[in-house]
Amino acid sequence: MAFADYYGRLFEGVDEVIVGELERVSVCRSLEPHGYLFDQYSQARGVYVLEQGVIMIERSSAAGRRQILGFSYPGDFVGLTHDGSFEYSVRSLTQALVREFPIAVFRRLSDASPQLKANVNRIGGSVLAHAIDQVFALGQKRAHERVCYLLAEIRRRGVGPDENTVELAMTRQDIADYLGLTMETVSRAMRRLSDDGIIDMPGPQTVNLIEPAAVLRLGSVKGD
Amino acid sequence: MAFADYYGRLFEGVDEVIVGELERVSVCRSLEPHGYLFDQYSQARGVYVLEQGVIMIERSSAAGRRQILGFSYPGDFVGLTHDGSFEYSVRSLTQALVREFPIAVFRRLSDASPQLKANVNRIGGSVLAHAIDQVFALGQKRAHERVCYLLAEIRRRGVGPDENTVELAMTRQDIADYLGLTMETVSRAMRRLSDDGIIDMPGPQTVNLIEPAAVLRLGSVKGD
DNA sequence: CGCCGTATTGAAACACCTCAATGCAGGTGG
DNA sequence: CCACCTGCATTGAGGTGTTTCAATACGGCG
Repeated sequence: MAFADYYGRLFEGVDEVIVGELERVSVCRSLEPHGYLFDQYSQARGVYVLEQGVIMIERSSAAGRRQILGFSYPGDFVGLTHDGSFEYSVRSLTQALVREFPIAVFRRLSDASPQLKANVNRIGGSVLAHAIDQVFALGQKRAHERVCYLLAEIRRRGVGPDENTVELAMTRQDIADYLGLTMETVSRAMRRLSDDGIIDMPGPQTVNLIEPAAVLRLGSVKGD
Repeated sequence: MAFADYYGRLFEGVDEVIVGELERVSVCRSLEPHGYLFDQYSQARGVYVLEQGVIMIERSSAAGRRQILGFSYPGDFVGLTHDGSFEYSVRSLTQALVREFPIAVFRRLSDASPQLKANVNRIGGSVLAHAIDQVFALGQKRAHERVCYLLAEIRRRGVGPDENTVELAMTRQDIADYLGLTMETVSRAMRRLSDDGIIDMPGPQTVNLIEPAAVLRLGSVKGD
């Protein structure tokens, strides 16, 4: 069943009746590049699963500074919120398609399905794990190491033709706002990695990992 | 009932029978200053509630770099883990007392008590919110702003004799490892805030917020 | 008193940022 | 089809904030 396949992480092991009902009440929304799925001041209307495209989760401050919290790829669940209001915005990098599940129905069904609730919690746990990784990267790593952290992360997501080719859907500015740098520093850091023979860049959006082990080592945010 | 009072955030609204059983199987552990409650390579044996003292959550890398992820005060729940193994260590700053709940019993009872499970999820949500705040602070803020972020955070916790007096249980090095700075930079940033008349430091561990509004503004990691 | 860990302060080095110029590719209009 | 514009990426030069290394001060405790 294509639907459940697609939303495997969210619907894994969930009763088909529940999944069917969610499918029925869901709507598909299309997003233009740079369009908002929702913003950080709004109340949660639904939860979402990304079907196509790449989106980013970001938080902006009154001072106009922007921190990107993560990038999401097809199959990812977004819109996790605890108090019902988002503390971040979600915008699309590319043309994108998302499936929206009304929050009330989703809550009701996840109360009815322990498995669905467990899946949501599992996803919440991985979101937290990711945030902690990012804290470590921003707190302890130099520019070129942070770039490797991002490259390793995207590689792990398995987008791109093979496991050592990374396609960057985002601009240098987006990368900079994710890693707490400026886009010039990101550009120079990538140049440096390229000069060192660790990566190769046939174009600005494509990175070949020549020495994947070095990328993983430089980007590592774990204890071992 | 003192027990439930103390663990209000975790046991709020939870059936007394459940709370009683948890109390019965719990053990109290004492921690020396700088002692480990558990480390990032261990399997989760239990979940914990801090009774006395101040502890820190930290992650260390193979390269010997340390990132502090947060500080916890009495009443805080720690040991949240998702896959059963910790990705961080918890150490005590001061002499401390924690109550340990064996993980198996805790899991069984939280399966039995939707309210307890909801409380754990709520705490998990606030942990995530905190991590996101820290990402923003590390990615977008200068040294003196990051210090204000920490001061505002501790102030909000309400430790200290009055709301504008902040007692720092941690050393400058701990603060530095929390904010992604060096201890010298922390020291200079605090000096600058003091020179600007925003704070006053009668001693290294005590900070009076002369202009709390300025501290909050400089340390703000939210959109408004 | 003298030791030791912590905190502060200073000077110099360095990483990153800022500002500015150039290059490059895609899209539009002449 | 080419000229031109526009947005993004790169590169350079100079400035700034943070780090590094080193010296000094402070405070608790033997």
